Amino acid sequence: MTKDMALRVVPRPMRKQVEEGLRDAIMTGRFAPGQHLPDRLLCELFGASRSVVREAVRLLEAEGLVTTYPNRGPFVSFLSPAEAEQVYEVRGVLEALAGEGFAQRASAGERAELRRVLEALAALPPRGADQAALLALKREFYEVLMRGCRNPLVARMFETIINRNAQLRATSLSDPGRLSGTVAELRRVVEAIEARDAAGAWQACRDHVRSAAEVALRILREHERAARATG
Amino acid sequence: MTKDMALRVVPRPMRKQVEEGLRDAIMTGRFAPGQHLPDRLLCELFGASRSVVREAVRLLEAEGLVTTYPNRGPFVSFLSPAEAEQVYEVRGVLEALAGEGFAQRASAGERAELRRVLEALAALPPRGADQAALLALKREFYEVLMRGCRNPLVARMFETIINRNAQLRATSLSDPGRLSGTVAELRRVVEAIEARDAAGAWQACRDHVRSAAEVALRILREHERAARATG
DNA sequence: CCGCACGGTTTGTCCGTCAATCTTCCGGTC
DNA sequence: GACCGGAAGATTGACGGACAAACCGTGCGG
Repeated sequence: MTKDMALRVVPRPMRKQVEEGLRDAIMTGRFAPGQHLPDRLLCELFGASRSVVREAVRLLEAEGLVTTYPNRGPFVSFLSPAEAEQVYEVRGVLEALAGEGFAQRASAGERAELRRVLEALAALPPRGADQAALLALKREFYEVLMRGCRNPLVARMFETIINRNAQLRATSLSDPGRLSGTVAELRRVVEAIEARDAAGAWQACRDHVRSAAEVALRILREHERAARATG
Repeated sequence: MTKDMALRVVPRPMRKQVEEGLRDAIMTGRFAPGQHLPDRLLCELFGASRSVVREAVRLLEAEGLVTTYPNRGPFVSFLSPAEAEQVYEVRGVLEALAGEGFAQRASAGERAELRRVLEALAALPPRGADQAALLALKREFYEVLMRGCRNPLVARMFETIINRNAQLRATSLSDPGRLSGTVAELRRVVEAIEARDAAGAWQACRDHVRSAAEVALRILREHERAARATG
């Protein structure tokens, strides 16, 4: 039992803190895409030494959030519409795989939990819902789904994939009227799962990602056009 | 013009060399799963400083080839049968996605190239074929497939996934008589692609991975049982 | 207006240091 | 002889300085 205590007392090495801080800063947009991330800046920002910062950057690079150009250093990755489309394609199959696995392998308790989160989502006010609450619930939904599919590798890859388009997700969620569509799509997922219909769950998940992608890409392309017109 | 020379003479930073060397050493089995990788060892082995080695290890950690335990350092990841199964599940959907995309988007030249590699595979002697040649051809097949599917993200994720089970692949390829099955499965992939049948290519890819997984997992479980009985 | 040299900045790499922690082994105790 | 505990050695995690090479912006000169 002291072991548990100790694990909590020294929960995370400095490196992890920098990793998480940097990841968070990029995903929330505090560091804009294309922005240069010199060592010095990160050292001061996190109060860490260069070695630690560089190791953290290397990890984020492997996750795709950061791109390093030789002799120029690390930059926040820029997500072009084409790349965003690729992200959604991959996310679609990963999510479908998770849905399929969940339908086959999740426990009755986990199925009930998924239903509970879905109903919480459905209970949100149709428009102008609290963005933070909505995001938290969607996160929870996926958390349950990924836990119940009994495939930690899928869960891990899904997490890194979703980090890459966290910014896009925010914009697609902000689309008024999107919530009801989301809930309807996820309801189909949950119903297929409760019917233990693996193929149905697969299809429902893929359809959900497809329509999320459509909304996000439409908005992204509009922004792109606006930016080009202004610039 | 000297610039071009210089760019080729010093193409890659030391860090990349260590990354690749370490990745290669793990994938070819020169570093066995479960083996401890102390900094000092890697420093001597690659003639690099600790900072460089640690950055490289961090990247391999993100790829899943290395696992770091707190205060114990990096170890070569061990792939349990359950984890191997997960790897194959993910590989299946990634490969299927690539096959689907290839059928839809590859150029005529790329389709011809895929056919060419397939016929080279089919021309190998049915048994006792040169392992190295076989592996090279399979690599080339996937290289063409991933290039032609027009989704670099899938290509990248597929590469890291396949690195994780490189050892297993060697064992599954060594199975006598497996080659003819492999060729037959890949032929179905190529034929679906040439017919521009995206759904068929998807299914053919997934089937191929499924049977590769069956062979590999059967062998892996036998090894596992033998190891337990001996140990 | 173009090109070129210059200086500041940043990267890529190496090295030494140091506390905290883990492993091992040794010796004492029951 | 088995077991417990602590000292010794090794390793990690983290810090900071150092330095050559590469890059960038600036300003000078043609």
